[in-house]
Amino acid sequence: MAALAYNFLDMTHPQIVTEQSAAEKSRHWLKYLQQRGYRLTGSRRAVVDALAEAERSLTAADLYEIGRAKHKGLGLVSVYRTLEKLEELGLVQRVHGPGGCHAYISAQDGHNHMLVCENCGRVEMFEGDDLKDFTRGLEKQSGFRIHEHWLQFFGLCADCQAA
Amino acid sequence: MAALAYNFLDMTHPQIVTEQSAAEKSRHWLKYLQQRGYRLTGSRRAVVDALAEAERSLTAADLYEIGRAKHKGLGLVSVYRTLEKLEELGLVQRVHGPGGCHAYISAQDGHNHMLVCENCGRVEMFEGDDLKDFTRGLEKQSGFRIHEHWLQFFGLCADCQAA
DNA sequence: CATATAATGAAAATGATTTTCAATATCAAC
DNA sequence: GTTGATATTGAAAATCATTTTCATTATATG
Repeated sequence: MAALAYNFLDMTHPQIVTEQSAAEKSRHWLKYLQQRGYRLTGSRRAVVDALAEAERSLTAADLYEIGRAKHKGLGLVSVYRTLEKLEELGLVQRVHGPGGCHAYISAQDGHNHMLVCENCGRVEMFEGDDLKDFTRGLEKQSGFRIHEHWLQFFGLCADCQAA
Repeated sequence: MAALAYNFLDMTHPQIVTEQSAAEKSRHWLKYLQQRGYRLTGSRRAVVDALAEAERSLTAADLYEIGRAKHKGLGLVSVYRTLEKLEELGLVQRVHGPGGCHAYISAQDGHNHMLVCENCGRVEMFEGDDLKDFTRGLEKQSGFRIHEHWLQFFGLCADCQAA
């Protein structure tokens, strides 16, 4: 999962945002979990590591499989419980798409839009908040109070086009 | 469900798109189903009518309940089967959101973005395709071939803010 | 109106997720 | 270090949305 920055009105000068390494990410997440009063266990570490290392979005079943290689006794229930906590802390986010809504990916700081490969689950993240004015206009027209928005693009990544 | 039109770069002159009446919509959908070789039955009519009349997005369970008032013997299975066909014909679309991905709403012609009330499920549809250039730029940067995008806003409609 | 077959509802099956529960592991206090 | 309160565990059962199976019924066409 790479991360790019875009300017909504100017696509000519994109900025690549460098990301934490998987090891840094994992360490940070575990520390954060502990700070919140959660205990660090083998099961939790296995799931956190699997997610931090992931280059693509993963389902609970994917994480169960990958996590079991790291911690033999891992149960699927612990995968769900860890995902729940990581999501609550804003460290991972669910990836919704036409092909399903059961995958998770590590969240970038701030608000992110996603470009999702429908074949392999690879996710590119984009930062930006250029929809603010648009959102305000929409609120005025509709009478809604808007809390959140999703801007997502779906397609095939370069690798999956080639394959 | 109302429908508005917007211009991505100019939110000052929105255009309200008038929608079909529920009766027109239902008649049109049933005719379309029949043209495609599907038979018209009481169960099918009940589900189609319920969806055509809906002011908000509905789940299969909602449709089962509403449909049963119209056709006593309606089974939940027929709700799913009818949704499947309507979706295949592009007459209804699934509404995905932070609160779940199990609701359906009648689709407008063409490509639509949605503004969804997280409390009551009310959906406002917006037309527009001003993301074309943006999409092209994104493809160039990422190497992806983009097939589809979602632009969705979530919040509370005027009624639910008041309540 | 006969008839081929699409569509039906009920029940069972499936797949993802959650709950329950007794056993175990973590971490803070000693 | 040992202890002890309790957070966390995995397994099994429960739940929820959805799909499949199947014998029966209804539709539309000839």
